[in-house]
Amino acid sequence: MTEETVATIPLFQGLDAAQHAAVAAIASEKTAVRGQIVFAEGAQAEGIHILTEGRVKVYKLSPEGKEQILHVFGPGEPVGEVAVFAGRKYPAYAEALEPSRFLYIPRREFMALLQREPAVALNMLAELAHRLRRFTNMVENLSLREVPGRLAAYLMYLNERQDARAEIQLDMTKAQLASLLGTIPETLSRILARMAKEGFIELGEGRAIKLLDPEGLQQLASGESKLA
Amino acid sequence: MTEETVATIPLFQGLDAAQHAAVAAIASEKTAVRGQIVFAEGAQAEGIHILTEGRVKVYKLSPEGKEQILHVFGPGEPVGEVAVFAGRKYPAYAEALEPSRFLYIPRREFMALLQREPAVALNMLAELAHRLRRFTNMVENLSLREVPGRLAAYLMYLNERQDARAEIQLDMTKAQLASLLGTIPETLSRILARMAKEGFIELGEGRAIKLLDPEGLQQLASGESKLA
DNA sequence: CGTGCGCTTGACTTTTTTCAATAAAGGTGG
DNA sequence: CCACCTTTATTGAAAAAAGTCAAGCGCACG
Repeated sequence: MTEETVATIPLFQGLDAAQHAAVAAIASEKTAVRGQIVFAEGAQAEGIHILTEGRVKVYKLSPEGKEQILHVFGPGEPVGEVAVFAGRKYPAYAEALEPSRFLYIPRREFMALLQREPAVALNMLAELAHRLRRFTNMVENLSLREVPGRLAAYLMYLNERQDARAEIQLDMTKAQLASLLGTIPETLSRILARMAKEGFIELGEGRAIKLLDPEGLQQLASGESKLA
Repeated sequence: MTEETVATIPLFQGLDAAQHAAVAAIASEKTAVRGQIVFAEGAQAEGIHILTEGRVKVYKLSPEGKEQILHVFGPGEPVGEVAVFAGRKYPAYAEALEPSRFLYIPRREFMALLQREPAVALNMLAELAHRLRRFTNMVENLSLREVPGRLAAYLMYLNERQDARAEIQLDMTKAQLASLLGTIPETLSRILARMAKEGFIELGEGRAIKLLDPEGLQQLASGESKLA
């Protein structure tokens, strides 16, 4: 694996070129086609995957087949490290949503790296802390907000990362969004329709959504008001 | 703070006596009475708390006042470290359920310690990974299981940690258990009654619950069967 | 000795899911 | 380039799950 690729990964920030090269030396490359399972829940974790290209969804499945997406990962993010640090088994499924590339580092080598390079360990701690924060929000959403509130919060979240324009593009299918929000496509569809009727949003072509009333959405998200 | 106390904390396993003494030197002691807020959501995190005695609940609050308990911490566990590693603000409330004692280490010193002692960093990574796993389960429970399934899973969990006897003691009020399971006391009460009527459990005095049919509960938890 | 908390139960409402039908969109192979 | 077939999305009607509101009991603690 090339040293330049390693240098672009947030986890390895704070290392110099020689250290990047050392990482490159223990890493191999892995690819996945669209739809491919990168790892399955319960499987033994032999190493860590760092996504360099593409997108990967990590999700749980219920016995009845309902899916809950835990997170959609993008380039630069490590996937499935939890299993490396605790328990050894993957806690969920990971599937490539697009053709993807990974940097793969065997468990042993990665642990040694962490021990040798405090900067990497600290970066990893920051990453896990971030993820914990996200899960905290997810639990809050699932338990304390109804679906309209969750959706409003998600739209506001998209609004702040895609820049200030009021037109948003969903980066996944509505079924996937439903799964991320802990509901089903039918319910999501109905609530989008209600939001549109109430003037909060306008549904555009395909995955476009125009936010007509960000303040109103914010109130929905924070529970200050409810959808009629 | 005494060195012996430090030595008992899982986070500091793998250090020798001198290193334990060094930790003790930068740590101070903090106490909280029952009901005291240890930190509030949104407050700035200046250091890390490690619980040495007592119990602390960490929870989110909805605008309407509904509470979702994220976790109940016991002795030896670090609390609120997420805020030290990312974001700087506490993501939730922490309240002492009993008179409690903490080891408190200021942010700066703790970060330096992590950098200097890879063993501590690795222990912390393991701790965060564990916590991530728990949250994964929590999200799964909230999204993919109904309340009877969540309750059954929780009872089975208690069954395996309190030893093999079939009589379980809840270590919290039923209202708190409801909050932990993402529901309300009324619903919990009804479902316990249904489980008793169906012969899965027997409700004893106070917080005692006898598990009459662990296999049946296991099936409820895994979605293989449903409560009548 | 009373006040309050913890817990339970009933009746009712709201939210979400389930099931079913349909329509539009998109990719693939002929 | 088009026909076909799968995926994606929407909508209605009915059912199920959980929450709200209200009332009541018993026990502990001040």
